[in-house]
Formats: sequence, C-alpha cells, structure tokens
Amino acid sequence: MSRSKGRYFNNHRGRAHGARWNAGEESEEAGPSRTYGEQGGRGRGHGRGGRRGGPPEGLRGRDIGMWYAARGRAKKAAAEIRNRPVVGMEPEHEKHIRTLLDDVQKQRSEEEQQESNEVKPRRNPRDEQYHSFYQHPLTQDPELDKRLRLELEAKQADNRQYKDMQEFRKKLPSYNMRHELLRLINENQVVVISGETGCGKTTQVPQFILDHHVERGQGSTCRVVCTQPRRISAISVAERVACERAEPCGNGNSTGYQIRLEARLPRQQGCIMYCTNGILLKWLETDQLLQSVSHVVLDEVHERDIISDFLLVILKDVLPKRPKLKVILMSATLNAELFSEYFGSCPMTNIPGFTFPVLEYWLEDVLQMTKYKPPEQREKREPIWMKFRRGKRYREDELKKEQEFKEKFNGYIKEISTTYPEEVVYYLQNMDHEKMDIDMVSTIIRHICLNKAEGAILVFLPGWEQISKLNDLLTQQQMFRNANFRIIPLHSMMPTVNQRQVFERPPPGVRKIIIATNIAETSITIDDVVYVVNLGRVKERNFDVANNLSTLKPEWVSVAAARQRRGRAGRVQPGECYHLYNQLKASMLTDYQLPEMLRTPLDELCLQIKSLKLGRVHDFIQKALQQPDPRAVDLALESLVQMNALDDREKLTPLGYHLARLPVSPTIGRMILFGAMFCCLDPILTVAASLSFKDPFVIPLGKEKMADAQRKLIAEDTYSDHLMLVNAVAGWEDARDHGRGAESDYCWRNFMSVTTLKMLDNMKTQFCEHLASIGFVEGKSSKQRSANRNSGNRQLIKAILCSGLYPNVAQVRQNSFNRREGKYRPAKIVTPQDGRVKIHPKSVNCDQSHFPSNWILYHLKMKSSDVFLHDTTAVEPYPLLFFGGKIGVTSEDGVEAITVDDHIKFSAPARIAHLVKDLRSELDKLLKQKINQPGMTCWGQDTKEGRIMQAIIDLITTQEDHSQSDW
DNA sequence: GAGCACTGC
Repeated sequence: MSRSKGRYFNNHRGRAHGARWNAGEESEEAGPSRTYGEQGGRGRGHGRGGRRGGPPEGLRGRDIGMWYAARGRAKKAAAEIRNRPVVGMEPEHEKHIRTLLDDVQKQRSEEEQQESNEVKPRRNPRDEQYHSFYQHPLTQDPELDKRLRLELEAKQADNRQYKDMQEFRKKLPSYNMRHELLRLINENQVVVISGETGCGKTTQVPQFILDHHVERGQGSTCRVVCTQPRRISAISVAERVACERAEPCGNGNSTGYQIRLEARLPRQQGCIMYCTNGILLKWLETDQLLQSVSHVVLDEVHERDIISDFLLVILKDVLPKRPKLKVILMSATLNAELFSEYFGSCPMTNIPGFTFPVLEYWLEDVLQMTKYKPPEQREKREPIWMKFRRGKRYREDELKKEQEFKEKFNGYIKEISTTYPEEVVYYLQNMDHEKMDIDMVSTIIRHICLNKAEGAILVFLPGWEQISKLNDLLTQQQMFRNANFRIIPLHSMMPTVNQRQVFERPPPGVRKIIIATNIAETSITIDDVVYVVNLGRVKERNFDVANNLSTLKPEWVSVAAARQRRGRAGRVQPGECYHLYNQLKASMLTDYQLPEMLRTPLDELCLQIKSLKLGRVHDFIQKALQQPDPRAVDLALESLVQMNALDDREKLTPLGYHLARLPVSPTIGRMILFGAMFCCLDPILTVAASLSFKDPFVIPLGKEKMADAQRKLIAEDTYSDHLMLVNAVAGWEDARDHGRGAESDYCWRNFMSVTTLKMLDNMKTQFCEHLASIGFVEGKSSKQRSANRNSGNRQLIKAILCSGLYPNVAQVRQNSFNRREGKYRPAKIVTPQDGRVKIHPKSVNCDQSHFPSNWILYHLKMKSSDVFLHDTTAVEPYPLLFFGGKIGVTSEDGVEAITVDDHIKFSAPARIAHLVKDLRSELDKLLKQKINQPGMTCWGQDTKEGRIMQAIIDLITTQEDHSQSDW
C-alpha cells in the first residue's frame, strides 16, 4: 500500500481555523465560543431554591423522579447544543463571498430581462449510435434469405462438426418436441414452455425458431433475443449454441451474446442473440416496441428477479401494439401456470427433463443412519421487551408460522412413530427444529465419507458464519486432515485461491467437499457432485416497508430451491441428497421465494418506469404479476422527489432524465454527475463503480482480522470506507503500471481481487463514455486531466459523496474517556429513523470512539443481527450544508444555528448562516442550469460558475478534518 | 462484533 499513499490527497492539516468542532476549545470567532459559555451555566441553574443540586424543597415521591427526569432532559439538550459543531468562516472568505453574491445578483437581473425560458435536456446524441444494430425494424431481404438457406443446407449435408452435434441434439428431450413447439409458437403470440434442467430448452428453442425460418426462406425476418438472468449463463449458452451450429460465437455469425461491457454480436438478420435481462431493458429505452426483434425468449422467468418481472409487464403492454412479435416464456415446471394465466391463459407445454435420479433423505433418515443425538431444546421464553422491538409485524408472521408448525407437530410425530425407531422419534420430539446444527452437518459428511462410494459432496449453508464453523469442525477432525480430502469453502467474498480445485475432478480415492452458500445453486456448477447436503436455509434480503428498512436474515428455502439443490447431485450419475430438516417442515415450505420486486426498495424501478414513459407509477406497478406494497412505491417516489429526479407531479426532471440513463441506482448517478461537474471524476467513479457492483476486497476464511486491519491501514486518517477504497484502487493502478508481478503482489498483500478490480475499471470507463456523451467531460478516460483538477481534494470528494448519499446521514454521539475502563468507548451512532444503530464491523470506522465530525454518511443500512451501516464516511458541516437537504437559519434559546432539513444543526452566527444559505441557493441554481445545459465546467475566475464553485470548494477545503489536531 | 445471490448501451 505504501506506494499509493497520498497519491491523490493533499494533506490540509494545520491550515484550518475556520470551523471548530469541539465547542469546548476556544475559537477565534467570538460568537460561538461565548454561546458555549452561556450554555454551560444554564443546566446548573435549573434546580433553583432547593438543596444544592437537588430537587426543590416540598417535592415528594413521584414528583422528585419527574424533577430528575426533567433535569436530565434539559442537561441532554444543553449538551447537544454545546456539542454542535461550529460553522465559521475566515474573514477573507466572508468578504470574498459577499462580493461574489453581489456580482451574481446584479448579473442575474440583467440576464432575466434577456431570457427566461425552460431549457430542455439535450437528447443523448449517442442513443442512436449505441442502438444502430437494433434500430431498424426487420425487413425481408430475399437475397439474404436464399443465402442463409443454402448455407444451412450445406452444413446439414456435409459439415462434420455440425452433424456430430446434430446427433447429440437429437438425444435431448426438447428435440423430439420440435414440431409441437414450432406449431405452438406459430399459432400463438405468447407461449409458456416449462421444463427442468437438462431438457435443453435454452439452447434448442431459439435454434428451432431460427432454422424453421431459414428453411422456409424467411431467414432475414428472424431475430431471436433470448434473455438470461445471469451474465455467465448468457455467455456459456451462446457459446454452446454457436458450437452446435459449427460456427464461432458472435463476429457476424448466426449466434452471439451481449452482456454489460462485453459483446460478441451476431449478424443483423437471421440470428440468435443471448443477453442478460438488463440489456433487453436498456434496449427498450430506444426501441419501445421492440421493432427490431421478431421473437423474445425470456428464460428462467420463475426466478422472478425484479428486471424479469418488469419486462413481463412491459411485454404484456407491447403485445397488442406489435401483433407479429412472438413471446416465449421459459420456466420451471412448478409454476408455469402462473405465467400462462398472466398472459390470458396462453398455451403451455412441458418438456420432460433429463437428469439422473437423486435419492432423497430427510432429517428422520439422517438421525437414523448416523445415530446422531441432536441437543435437546431448552425451554425458550421470549423476553418481554422483544414485543416492543421494531418489526413487530414481521415477528407476527413468524409466530404464525411457528404456531402452525406446533399444531401439526403431534400428528406428524404420531405418523412417523410407525416407521422410525423410538430414539429417532424421541429426538425429533425434543430437538430445536429452528436451530442450525453445524455438528449435525459435520456428522452426515463424516457418514457419507465412511460409508458411501466415491463422489464429491456439496454442502449448502446460509452464510459465512456457518461455512466458517463447519470448516473449523471438519479440519479439527483427524480423519479429514490428510490428502484424501479436499475441503473447499465457496462464498462470493472468499478468494477462489485455487479456482481449478473447485471444478477439477480429484484423483481416485480423494474426496472433494465443497461448503457453499447458494452461490452453488445457480451460479457455479460443479459437475462431479454426487452427494448434496442441504441445511435448508438461505439468507434472504427483505424490505420492511413499515420501517423503511432492508433486512438480511436466514430463512427456510423454498420447494423450488430445495429441488434445485437436489438437482446438483445428479448431473453426471445417480446421486443422493440429504435434507437436514424434517418432513413436516419440508411439506410446509413455500413453493417459491417471494419475488424480488416485493423484497426490495423500488427507487430505481420507479425511475425506469418514468424514463420509459410507461405512465403513472402506481398504475403501472399495479399491473405486475405480484404487486408490491403500495407504501413501498410511495417511499420510492418520495425519495425520487427528494433527490430532485421527479417533480411533485411525478414528472421526470432533467436530472432524473440523466439519472435514468446511467446504469446505476439514482443516488449513485447523482454522485457521478456531481463528481464530473466538480472535476474530481476518477475517485468518484471508483466509489460509484464499487458501490453499484461490489467492493474489490476478498476475505480468506480465517484471516478476517488481518483483512480488517489492512483496510484500516489503507484508510489512513480519512475516517471513510469510500476514501479507503479510492486509496486502494489508486494503489492497484500504481502497482499495475509496474507489471504483473507487482500487481498480483499488491492484491495479495491487500486482500483484493484482480478480477473485480478490472471489472470496476471497465465500469468507470463506461460511466465516462456516458458522461462524455452527455457533454460533462471530454474523453472516455476517467483519468482525463481536465475532469480531475480537484481529485486530490479529500474534503471535496466527501462533499460529492454527500451529494449522492444524502439523506443517508447518521449522527455520532462522541464518547468521552471512560475512567473506569481506562479507555475510550466506541462512539454511539444514531439515525432519526432507527435510533441507535451500529457501524458494520467490516467498516474502517467501526471501532472509532472519536470522529472528526458529528455526522457520518452511509450508503447501505441493513438489519441483520442488528441495524448496521455498512460503509461510512465521516463528513464535516460544509458538505452537508452545500450538498445536503434544505438549509434553515434558526435561533434556539439565543443560540444561533444553521440547520439542514431541520434536524442537522450547527452553531453559526446568523451573519454567516445567511451568507451560507445564499451561496447554497446560488449553487442550486447553477447546478440546475448545468444539468439543463450540460457542459464542461469553466473554472476561470471570469465566469460565474467558476467563481461560485471555487468559492464553495475553498470553504469546504479549509474546513479541516480535526481527526488529529482537535482532541 | 460480522459479510445470500444477481444485474445495467
């Protein structure tokens, strides 16, 4: 890390004397420090007339308690005012800003006489260019038809590879149904095709459609788009299909793919294009009726991700306007009917799957075969305070399910008593069925290893904690500590140190044991798995509408997920699956996981709806397959209005227009636009890419502490996860420039993933291209000089972060030295909505007892075992004043203050407060205008924008971070 | 004192 230090950031320490953080310290400005003195006296004078410091004479019983409570409140309020940061200003700044505002106002009155009309955002000139490939509606080309047909006939006649592949294809279950499938598709506008993995629907159906057109001499009128929920599947399926057609993938051949930042395009007509769901959604921005497509195949619709559900609604609307468009939905068998009903009971057909049989066992069988004795359930009493905790509604649902389980339990026990031995029934009766028993997992693994034939074992656990625990349990046992076992933990955050080990078939006599999250359910496929152990849980993100809070908790898997897991055992030979829950639980699992649209905040979705001009948001969402809570829509709309993406009539603002086109969430989009305007592009793009994709850090199992420490080192004294990230990525760039060796060395030392870093780097370029097309920057490199003149200014970067992350601000209650413990305690963190929250232990700020400021920004707040802020940046007053919410100037008990959205308060003399407020209002006007008429920022002192923006930067910059100097 | 998984011209 050492080389990268200070690459961007000038250290401003020691220059500050404008703002003071701790009011206890004498300030050069007279006002604030005097008010502190007055405040200090106020609390003490309260109990006048009584015993010294005690309640007044004559108070009895309860009243004494009330008196103390009142005094406590008053003391607290006084302390709050005392601890308010003070916003000050150097005299020369004040003078400068006054002149500036005068000038600007004079200029404005002149301008207003000249022009006063609304400025429309200019249409993105590159929209057309991007989509040129798909722009034109398909038109028949007889020449091409003929050529395509001859080509296909020639291949069928004597292309060796093609004919070999044909033999293989003929064995797929879907191949036998070719004619029926084509008939259904021809006769109907919408068809649902269901089938389990291995039936070949994804690879075959698009080919049937294309070949059918080509054979009839209609090849040029066919363009099949087949969407996938995941990038990897889009690529691998496209490559597979190209191979079956004896062609290279993309490059103007019949088959290609497009995913974010990567494309291998097929020819324009007579082609099959595999892409991610997101790509199809992006096309709709410029081709609303999908004029350029003849067939849309939506694959894996049963997974119900938010984009796929969204596409369904849009397609349903498009169908009547495009009578020739064919839509084919491909789903798992379990809920194919749901989709058929949604499209007016359109025809369905099922393709039988082809996988090897998998023998299933449940908890009852596992207890019997292993003789494992699960710990008996201790009597559980819920503490009374639990009732009053947040999320009561949620708990009620849980209790209902528990209740149902209890009711059915006796009947179930009676039933199994006839088939299972007495001990097993006893244990089932007395164990805690909600507990995640890792000892049992270890026992069944041992059992398989000792008694079963060769074959890899795949274990599904909900998360890091359980993976870590099981890994420890196994490696502690003598039996597993030799070369005959390969234990491989698999988690998206763990480095795949030896990726080949995961997929490689081990030598005979060696057993592979993979301990995974649901990453192995769909994303990673390991062919030689014969045994699956399913603990039956999955961590699930949810959205608690009542509390406007995202949650992440372990939940029971769905029937569909359990099936998917089971299927992982039968890919190459018959397999076995051990579910570690009882058959009653198995019968009570929900068929499917709740669709993502009902589990997630809807800000981005609502913005997309407006951007695609799909009407009123509520009306549109009402048309979804399953409607989210209307309150979730309201929350999203409120947040979009607050960030000025929508106006109060739900109309897209110019800012909203730009935000909808950036491939990131609206908050991150704001950050990107402001970063470009203020010319600290590269660091802001680093943060934006990382927040919207994932951070580039990996954590090896067992080295969590080391990784934490390393990140803290990289953070230096920034008190910011976001700036730490900027440092880390800048360090990587340095290392990369010194060659492959230096790069991998750097990543190894700092626990970073080269793959993720490269992805982030490409994303940054993509953002830049977009900004360039709007006109905010010149070139497509995030490093361009003109857009980075302020990239070394930490304080400004924090301010730009604030422009995006606001109103995600928490208050820090600094903690004083605790004499008894002899140390500083961690600071208390509070948000207005949630009360006390915690900084996530992964954050570089988590153990801090002191911050340079009373306020921290965060991107993600999520409730798991507690409410955690996952990534944080301590932020000083000026960023909040210029890039936060509405500014107010107030006076409480004679203490003058400047406020942001009424609840973030800073002490400031009214003179300064009004000056700041006026300057802020000029900035808002300026930014609005820049959004309306995008262009490079002119920094010269002869331009209005240059003067205003520079004045603000100067104020932000001189406000020192007091991390070292002030306490 | 802790990190399910995806996705975007």
